[in-house]
Order: sequence, then structure tokens, then C-alpha cells
Amino acid sequence: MSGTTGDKLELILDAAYELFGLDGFYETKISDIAHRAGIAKGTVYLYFKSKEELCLAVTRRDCEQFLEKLEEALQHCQQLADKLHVIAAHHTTYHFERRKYTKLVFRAPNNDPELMEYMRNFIFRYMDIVQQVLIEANVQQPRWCAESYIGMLDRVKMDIMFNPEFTEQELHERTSFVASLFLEGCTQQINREDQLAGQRSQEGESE
Amino acid sequence: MSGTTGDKLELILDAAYELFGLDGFYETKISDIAHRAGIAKGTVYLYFKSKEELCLAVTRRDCEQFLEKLEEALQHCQQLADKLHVIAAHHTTYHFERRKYTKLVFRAPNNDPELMEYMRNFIFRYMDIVQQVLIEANVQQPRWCAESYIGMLDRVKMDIMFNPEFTEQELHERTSFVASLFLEGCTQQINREDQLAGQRSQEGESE
Amino acid sequence: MSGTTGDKLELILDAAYELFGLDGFYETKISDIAHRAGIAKGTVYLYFKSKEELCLAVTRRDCEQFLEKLEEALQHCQQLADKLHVIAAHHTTYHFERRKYTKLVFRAPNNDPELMEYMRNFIFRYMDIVQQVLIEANVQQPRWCAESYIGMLDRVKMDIMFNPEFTEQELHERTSFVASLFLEGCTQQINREDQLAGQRSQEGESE
Amino acid sequence: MSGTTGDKLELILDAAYELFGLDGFYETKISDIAHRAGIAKGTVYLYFKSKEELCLAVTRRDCEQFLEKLEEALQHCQQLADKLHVIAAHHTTYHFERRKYTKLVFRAPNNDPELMEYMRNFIFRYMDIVQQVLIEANVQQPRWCAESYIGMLDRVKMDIMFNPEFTEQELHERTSFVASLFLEGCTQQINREDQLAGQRSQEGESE
DNA sequence: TATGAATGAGATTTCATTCAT
DNA sequence: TATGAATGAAATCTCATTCAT
Repeated sequence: MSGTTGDKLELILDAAYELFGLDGFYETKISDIAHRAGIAKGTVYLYFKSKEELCLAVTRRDCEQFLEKLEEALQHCQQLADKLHVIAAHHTTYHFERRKYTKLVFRAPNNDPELMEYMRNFIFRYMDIVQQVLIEANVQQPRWCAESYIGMLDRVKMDIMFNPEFTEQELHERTSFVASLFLEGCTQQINREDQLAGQRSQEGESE
Repeated sequence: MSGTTGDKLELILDAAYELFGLDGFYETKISDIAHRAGIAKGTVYLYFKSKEELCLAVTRRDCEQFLEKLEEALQHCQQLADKLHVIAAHHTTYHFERRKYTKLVFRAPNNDPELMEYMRNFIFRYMDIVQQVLIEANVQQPRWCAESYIGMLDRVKMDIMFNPEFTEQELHERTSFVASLFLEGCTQQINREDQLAGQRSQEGESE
Repeated sequence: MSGTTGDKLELILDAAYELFGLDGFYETKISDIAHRAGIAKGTVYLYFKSKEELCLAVTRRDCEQFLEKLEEALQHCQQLADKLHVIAAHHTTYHFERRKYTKLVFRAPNNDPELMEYMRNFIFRYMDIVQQVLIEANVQQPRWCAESYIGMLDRVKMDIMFNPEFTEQELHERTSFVASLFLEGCTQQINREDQLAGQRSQEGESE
Repeated sequence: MSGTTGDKLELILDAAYELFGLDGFYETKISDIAHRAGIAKGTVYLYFKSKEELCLAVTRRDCEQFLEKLEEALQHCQQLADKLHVIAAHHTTYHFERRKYTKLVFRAPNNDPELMEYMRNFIFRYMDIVQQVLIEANVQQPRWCAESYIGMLDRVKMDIMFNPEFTEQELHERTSFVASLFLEGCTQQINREDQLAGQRSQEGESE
């Protein structure tokens, strides 16, 4: 009545994002979504042909936003280390901010080919961006590196999701940690540690 | 007599693993499972109180096996590098061998607390094993390192799952790559590359 | 519009009353009720949350009607004897008119606490009405008398239900009989009979 | 193994009586009965063709016992008043003793013709006994009187069943009350009361 | 007789989707 | 567009009964 078409579409997407994210695709009823959006059940079907299509739209909006913001953030820095940190921070922060809803990813319709295809594509695009950063810095095997980096970050995401007490403080630490681990590997730390140990043992008799 | 009982339980678990893995929890009907196991629908309920409980049992069997085999494999090597490689190989191979079914992980019942708890626990136990390996090698931040390593491997798992043409050859390459990246970080490679480039440019005119 | 809604609810209640009454709660399938009401199975669940709730609604409608009509009928008479007759006639006639369906009372869901509570309450309300009539006439032990009266009438109801050939003629006779028995007790009749017999034997030799 | 056939049959009947009585026919599972009887589910079917037949057997045993005991008790008295009291006491006591299980009557299979027929028959036999007592005392309309008497007693039974706090004390009072009400009617009490009131008002000015 | 694993018909209930208004 | 009552397919789970041992 008072709103335009666009308004209602947005309302539906918001409601669906929230409920799919909180309860999962299968557990969320169209009527719940309509109720939360403050519209009638039938109206949902004026905008989306099916529950699956709605889920795809929700996912798409979320993922596109994710990529957009990432690209924007990457424009403000030049160095590899900076860029990696930006990527990491974006990944973890994005999911931290949406930690109530991030579960969406586990709770999508299992057998919707369009959604599967979109997700496959999304991850490619995400990897492409990271890969590009690595290529520019002459990193070898940029594709696989990119993928590994995203994997490391996704594990942090899982922690955020599974652990309700995950703090912002921890978020920053973990973010920096992942970036540095990726850059230098774990051996660096061993080496340094060993070197320190070596120095210490030279200085005196220690275990 | 008692063998028959065991048989049937195993038949159900196998059928359920296959169908949950192929089609997802929600898309799989108990009657499908029964049919594939060659038994009657009601029989499933003699062994499992509910579909959720069956799913939990399937998941549990799978995950326990995963951890058992990992620990066994780790006993045959001493060096950090070897151990990391064993972990990586186990992770990727395990999922490669079950690549038709690994989807199970995405397709679990969304809101079954017992399953959620079990999965949470499983990941902890997995991380503990990796962490222990790192601790023995004096790696700093062993917990976070372990987690990152698993994240990197999980990303490979996703590739295996999403990409039907993933080859065994690629599997080995990716496995080694992840282990080495984790050890040395991506900068190592840049450095080497830069050094090589430096050397080459000293020797003559290079691009 | 709103009339339609009411219609459907009424249709369901009518169908359920008929089928629960004829066949019993457990033997009646929701699909039967829907079919008889000329609607879809799912529609029943728009109006009633469960089969039990539907049964409660059916029972409630029936019982409330019973009490309403009773109270109305009682307003038209003053004397105790008249009132007792009205009560008896109402009880027997009500069940005679519904003799095909009265079986409902035996055929309720066994363990629905709400229904149990409602029935318990209904019988109290019924007894209160009868008790009030007795109190106004200074009858001693009005509670227990009321209860006994209802018991006597309920036995007639059972006869009506169990005996398909129960006639309207018999109905009236039984009704009057119960009312008079309740008022005067069975001894009265013995006495009269004895007196009559005594008189007769005094007058001469009779049968 | 250690028991005879008779033993097991009795065990089953006992268990079935208890469970049908406590939970109702539909809510009681054959497996529950077997469990409580300490035998295997299949064994029940060696003794009874179906759940309905078992229920019939349980009911039959219960009802036959009821009638037997009643007839026995009636042999020990001569006067109408005594006999009526014996009938009342037997009815109420029997159900009081079994008050946990009396619910059986409401919870029988709805559409088993054999059981329906048996119950119809049982009530006839019960009424015949009471009727005979009344005939011997020259009570008019002995059939209807008998029926009314049983109705009054059945209402007490209902109270016993529905009211968990029904005491033995109350049981005796109610029993006597019903017997006396049946004999003398409620008017007697009014008359007496009125006479007393009349006497009192003659003796002085009292409210 | 006794067992209890196996069966499978069948019932309730849910909910995505439609469509008359 | 917007509504929401109505639909009905479909899925889980139960449990009386059977039967091989």
C-alpha cells in the first residue's frame, strides 16, 4: 500500500535471510517468512517462483555483497601483506557480524542445481580475487595458495559459528595470525624459536 | 543368529551413508534407505529411534573411522614434515575415496542438538591430534596452526566434492602443496622466486 | 466471506460429530471426516490443531448445547415434580434424538487431559443444575440425589444406545417412571400394591 | 518353562487387565502386555488370536467374577433392604477396589461386535439378578427399577473413577444413601423435613 | 510351546503452492 | 498487486501380527 514493489522484495529477502540463517532452509516455512516480512504468504510467490528460488536470491544478495565489499576494501592498499590482511579481516568480520545467520551455508536446499552452481561460481570468483592479489606479488602457485588461504579463513568462520562466545578481540588475533601464518609458514616460528633456544643454550646450560 | 542382527544394522548404516551422502538428509526418505538395505521400512526403526538418530549413527561411524585411521597412520612417522604430510594425505584421500558421499557434511539435519554436539566434538578431537603433532615440534600457537591446517585441507575436500573431474594425480599434488605451504608459508616461494629472478637477471637479460 | 469460514468449521464439526459418534474416535480417520465434510484433509488442520482438539470441540459443542437447552426448559416450570420431569425428558429425549451418535461418550480419546477435564467439568455443571432444583425444594442431600437422578437417566440413555428398537413410546414411559421412582422410591409402590392387595383380599377372593 | 499353560494365560490376563485398565485399549501395546507378563510378544498370540480377543477375555473374566461374587453375597440375606444394600455395596466396593483399572469400560475397542454383544449381555444378566430381588419383594416395574438402581450405582462408580480422593468412608455413606433413596425416594426426606419443620413451627416461633 | 526380529499397512500431520477474491 | 483459505502430496513413525528358529 504505502510501499513500492522494491520495498516488499527487500522485506522478503531480509526476512528470509534472517530465518534461513537462523533456522535453516528446511526448518523455515514460507509462512514464517511472510509473517516476519509483514505480508501475506501468497505475496511471496509474486516475487519468487519457489522457496528454492527465494533461497537462491537470498544467497546471491549475500554473496554479491561479500565480493563487492571485498573488492572495495582491496582498493585501499598496495602491499601483499596489507592486502592479505584486508582479505582476512573482511572474511572474518563479515561472518562475525552475521554470526547469527551465517549458518545459511549449511542449511541450503540440498539438491537445487541452480544454487549449487551459483555457490560453485561464487567460490571461484572469490578465489579469483585472492589469486589476483597473489599473482601481483609473484607468489608461486597462486591458485592453490588462494584456495588454502580461504580455507584457513573458513575454519575461523566455523569457529565463530560454533562458538557463541567468540569475542571481537579473538577475532582480530585470529585474523592477524592467519595472515602471518600464510605468509611465513609455521616453520618460521619454529626456526625463530629454535634460534632463540640455540642462543640461550650457548649462553648457558639449559634443558 | 546374532550375526544376522549385526548384518542388518550394518546394511542400514551402509544404505543410509550412501543415500544421505548422495542426496542429503532431507531428500532421503526412510523408505529409500530400507529399500536399498533390502529390508522393510519398520525394521529401520528397530535399530534407530528416528531418522535423526540414524543420521547421527552414520556420521559417528564415519568420523570415528576417520580419526582411528589418522592416528594409526601417524604412528608410522616421526618428523614434523612427515606427520603433516600424513595428515594431509589422510584428509584428502579419505574424502577422495568417499567423494560421492562426502556431501553428508552439508546435509545433516539442521537442528539436531546431539548431532551438532557430536560434530563440534569431532572437530575438537581432530584438532587435538594435529595440535599434538605441532606441540611435539615446538611450533608456536599450535592450536591455531592446527586449525588453519585443517582449514586448508578442508578447502581441498570441497574442491574434490564440487569438482567431479578431480583426479588422483591432482590429489597428490595438492596434498604436498598444502603441507609445504603450511610449513614454509607463501613468502618462501616469493623469496626463492625473487632470488632466482635476481640470479637470472645477473646472469643476463631476463623479462 | 466470513460466512464461508463459519460454514466450513460447522461442516467439520458436523462430520466429526457424526463419524466419531458412529464409529468412535479411534476408528474415525481425519480423511473420513474431511471427505464427509466435502473438504480437503489439510483444511481440517486449519481449524483444529489435532484430532484430539477436534474431538474436544465436537464434545464441547454437544455438551454446551445440552446444558443450554436444559436450562431453557427448566425456566418454564415451577414445581419440583415438573422440573424433575423436564430434566428427565430432556436427558432422554436429547440422547434419543442423537441415538445414532451418542456413542461418542464411550469413544473419546482416552488420555487427552483437556477432554477429561472438560467432561469432568461438564458433569459437575449438569449436577449443579439438578442440585439447584432439589435445593429449592428442600430436598435433603441434594448433591447425592442429583447425582443419583442423573445416574438413573444415564442408564436409560444406555438402553437407548444399545437397543436399536427403542421406541418413542417407551421413551416417555421410562422418563415418567424414572421421575416418579426418584420422587417416591420403590417402596411406595410396594406399599400401594400391598395396600391394594390388602384391600382386594378384604373385599373378597380376587385373582 | 517352570509354569504350566494355565499360568501363562493368567499372567497375560493379569497384565492386560492392568494395562487396559490403566491406559485404555488403544494406548496399550501388545508388547507392553507381554513385557509386564514376563513373556515374549509372540506368546500372547499363542493364547489369543488378536488384541480384541484378549480384551474380550479380560473383560469376560472381570465381569463373570463380578456376577459370581454378587450372587454369592446375595445368598446371605433375605430382606429386600438387605439385598439392595448388598447389591449396592458390591457394586461400589468392587469398583473402588479396582478403581485404578475400572476405566477399562471406557477404553474398550469401539467396534468389536463380540465385545459389544458380551457387554450387552452382561448388563442384562446383572439386571436380571437385581430384577429378581425386586420381584421377590413384589416391587412394581421390577425391570425398570433394577435398571435405575444400577444407574444410580454406576454414577457412584463414575465418581470413584474420576475423583482420586474418593475415600472408603465416603464409599459407605454413598452406598447406604443410594440404597435408601431407591427405597424411599427423595420425597420422603422432604416430607420428613417438612413435618419436622411443621412441628418446630408449632412449638414456637422460629425461623 | 516360546521367542522376538521382521514386516508393512496405515494414520496423522505438515507445508509449499495455488487461486478466487 | 495482495491476500490467505484451501489443497493434497508426501513423509515419518507405530504397532498388531507373523514366522523361522
